[in-house]
Amino acid sequence: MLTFSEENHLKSIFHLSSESESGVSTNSIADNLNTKASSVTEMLKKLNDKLLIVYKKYHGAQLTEKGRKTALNIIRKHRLWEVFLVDKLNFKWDEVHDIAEQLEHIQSEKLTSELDKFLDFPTKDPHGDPIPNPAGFIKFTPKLKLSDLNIGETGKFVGVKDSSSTFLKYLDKRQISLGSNIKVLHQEEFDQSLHVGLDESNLTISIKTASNLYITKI
Amino acid sequence: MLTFSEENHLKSIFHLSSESESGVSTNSIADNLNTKASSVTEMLKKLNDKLLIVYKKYHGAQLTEKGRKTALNIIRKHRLWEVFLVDKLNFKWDEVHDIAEQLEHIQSEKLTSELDKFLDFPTKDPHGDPIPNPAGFIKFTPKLKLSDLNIGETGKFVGVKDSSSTFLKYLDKRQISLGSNIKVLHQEEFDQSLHVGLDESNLTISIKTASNLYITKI
DNA sequence: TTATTTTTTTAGGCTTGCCTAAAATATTTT
DNA sequence: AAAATATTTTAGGCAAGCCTAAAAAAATAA
Repeated sequence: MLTFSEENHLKSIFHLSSESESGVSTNSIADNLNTKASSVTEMLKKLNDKLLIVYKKYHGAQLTEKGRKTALNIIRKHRLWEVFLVDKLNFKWDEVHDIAEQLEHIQSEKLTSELDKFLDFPTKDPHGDPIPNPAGFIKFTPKLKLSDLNIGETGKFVGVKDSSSTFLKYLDKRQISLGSNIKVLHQEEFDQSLHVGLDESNLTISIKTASNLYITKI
Repeated sequence: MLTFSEENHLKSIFHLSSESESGVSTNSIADNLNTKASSVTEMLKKLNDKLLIVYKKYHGAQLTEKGRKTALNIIRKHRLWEVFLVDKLNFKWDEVHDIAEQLEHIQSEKLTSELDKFLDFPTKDPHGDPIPNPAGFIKFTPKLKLSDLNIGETGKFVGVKDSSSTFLKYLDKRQISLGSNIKVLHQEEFDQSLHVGLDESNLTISIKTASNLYITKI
C-alpha cells in the first residue's frame, strides 16, 4: 500500500521518463509536483528502498518494472475515471482532470475492473490518451503534431499535448474536436500561422496551437 | 477543506449522536474510529476551533449546524457511491462499505450532484439507509425491529442494524432481502427464536438476527 | 583545467496525526 | 461524603511529508 505522495511521485517519474531516456531529474519532478527538490530527494530514497525506482545520488531516478506497473495502474485508473465522468456524468473534457487526480488513488482492483467493463473497455481517455490494460500494457502511438505536416497534407486530430483547461476550452470554442480531419492549406510566412480546412469550414490557427495538436496522417 | 481524519471524526460524531442525546464521549469516538482517546481529544479541540462541533473538556462533543451539514454531506456521498457500486457495477451489498469509505472523501460538488442524477436520485442506500439531500436534510424513519413485533404481525424488511459483511452474507444465504415481507408465526420459549413466514416459505431465525432487522409494520 | 554556475543533497525545523504514560477530573460505590 | 474506579486530558515522543538554508557535487564557461 502506497501513500498518495508515493503514488504521485511514481506517476510523475513515469510521465517525465518519456521525455528523457536516462534518469529523471530531481528538479523536474519537483516542478511537476509543485514541491521542492529536497522533498523529492527524500521520496526518491524511499521509493528506491521499496524497489519501485532505481535512484543514484545526483543521477536521477528510473522506474523499475514494478514501479512502472504501479505507475501504469494509477494512470489506468485516472483515465478510466475520466471516461466515466465524460461519458456517464456529462462532464466536459476540460473539467475532469482534478477529479480524476483524486479518484485515481482509490484502492480496489474489483472497482477498477468493473468500471472498465461498465464503460465497455475504452482504449482512449477523453483527451485521446491511451488507457493501459490491467497487466500494465499501454499502446503508444507515434506523436505527430499538426505543425509537422506539410502543406496539402491532412491529419486526423487524435490527441492534445497541452491538456490544460484553458487550451481545451479554446479548442471547444473553435469547434476543434477529437476525430476531426484537418487539412493544412497554407502557412503564413510572417508568424507561421496555419490556414487549415476543418470539416466544411476554413480557419487560421497559430503555430503554438498547431504544435499542441496530435494527429495521425491520413 | 477538511482532512480525511477531520471528516471521519465528524461522521463518527454524527453516527454516535443518534444514540446519546447529550455530548458524544471521547472514548466512544476513539472506539468507533479504532484510535485512542488522546488522539480524539486533540481532534475535538481542532473541530471546536473550526466551529464544527461544540466541545467542553470532559463533557464530550456535539455537532454545530455547520458540522452536521458537513457530516451529512459526507454520508450523502458515501451512500450515493454505495448505490452506484451495487446498481451499476454489480457489487453485492456486503462488498461496498470499504470502497465507499474511500470515495466519500472525493471533493467535487458537481460530481456528487451528477452522480445523484445518474442514479436517478435514489433515497435509500443498498442497506436501506436514507440518503441525505444536497441541503443536508435526511428522512429518518422510526426504527422498529423484527424482534419488536408480536406474534401474528407482519413487517416489511427495510434495513439492517448491523451492516457487517458477515451479517449481510448470512442474510443472502437465508434469502432474506430488502423489501421482503416477514410474518412472525411463533416464538420459542427456550431461546426466543422466531418462526417466521418469508414469501412462500417458513424459517427460523435467532433473536439476535431478528433484533438486527429493521422493519415497518404492515 | 580551473572558475563559475547550476543542480542536488544534507541538515535542521515545522505541522499533522498518531501513540503511551502520567495527571486530572468525573462517576460510581461503599 | 469519602474512597475507589473509570474516563478524559496533558505531556512528551514518533513518522510522514513538507519547508528553507547551507553544503556538496555536477555541469558549464572561461
